[in-house]
Amino acid sequence: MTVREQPAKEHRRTRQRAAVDEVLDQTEDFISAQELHALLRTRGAGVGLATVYRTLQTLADDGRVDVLRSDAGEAVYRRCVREEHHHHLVCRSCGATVEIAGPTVERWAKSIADQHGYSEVSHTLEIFGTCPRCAAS
Amino acid sequence: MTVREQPAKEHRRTRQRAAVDEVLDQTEDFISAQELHALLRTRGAGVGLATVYRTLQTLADDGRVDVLRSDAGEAVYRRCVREEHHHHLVCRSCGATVEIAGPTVERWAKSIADQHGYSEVSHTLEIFGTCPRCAAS
DNA sequence: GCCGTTTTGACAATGGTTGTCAGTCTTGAT
DNA sequence: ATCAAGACTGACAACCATTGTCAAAACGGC
Repeated sequence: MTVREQPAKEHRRTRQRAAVDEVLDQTEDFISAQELHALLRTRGAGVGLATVYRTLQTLADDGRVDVLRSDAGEAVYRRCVREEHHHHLVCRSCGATVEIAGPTVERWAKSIADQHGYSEVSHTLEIFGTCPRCAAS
Repeated sequence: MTVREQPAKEHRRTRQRAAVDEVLDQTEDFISAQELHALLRTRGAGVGLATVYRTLQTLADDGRVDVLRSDAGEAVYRRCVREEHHHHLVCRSCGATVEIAGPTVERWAKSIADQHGYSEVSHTLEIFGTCPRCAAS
């Protein structure tokens, strides 16, 4: 999770964006642009791949979705539930995600940066593990 | 930074690996495989691109270099100074890096994971900011 | 020096992501 | 409702980092 600022700009409402939005609403975990595209295709709501990418990018720029990189370096997206800055606890196996608010870490990161004279600080933090369900099987 | 464990296996010493090693020794900041390859080429020590990738991957597997993803999703590598798990404070502008050891965060991450029943926990954490030098200019 | 293995390198192939550009749709104004 | 301006879309090409392939070369132990 990278801290972001920026207000949000206006965008036109289109069938494609609505479709992407809907999928995001119905999806608990992180999803890649490719997966989202494939999903839309199976649902019959055909949306161009390029459009999916553009839409997700726009949403990310506006801070309406979280973006993070999978271990494979693929970008994955997810509707941002909390408005404030937060982090994720992600299951390595099934992808189940828990959003985490970490005042502790925020402060820690800030103080570390201050110590070294770094300004305009942001940070990324993700925790990976095996969730209870996957651990059981 | 992802937590890693694993012992290290033996590998053969070759001219190419020595060359990659040398560059890593002389490089303070993170460098991508492509950059490293180009650098070797200009130095005359030609090493195949595929070899550079394989070498870096091996080093990473053995825990001898740190790997992280740039915002662009490109993998960047750096000789690992500390042996234990640590994080980085990276200058957004010039790439200058400070290695950070964070017992605080380690504990915090562990406890959060425990709370949600997640096991085999690892985590990634990078702090980005503008370093004093870049902020001055 | 010899031999089984590992490693290399040139190149093809993969795959996610972005660029292009003509055609389409949304919006605010009339 | 109608219209013009320009934002948005889609099909496809282009990019580019990374990985796969496989014959040739290098390494290390004997």
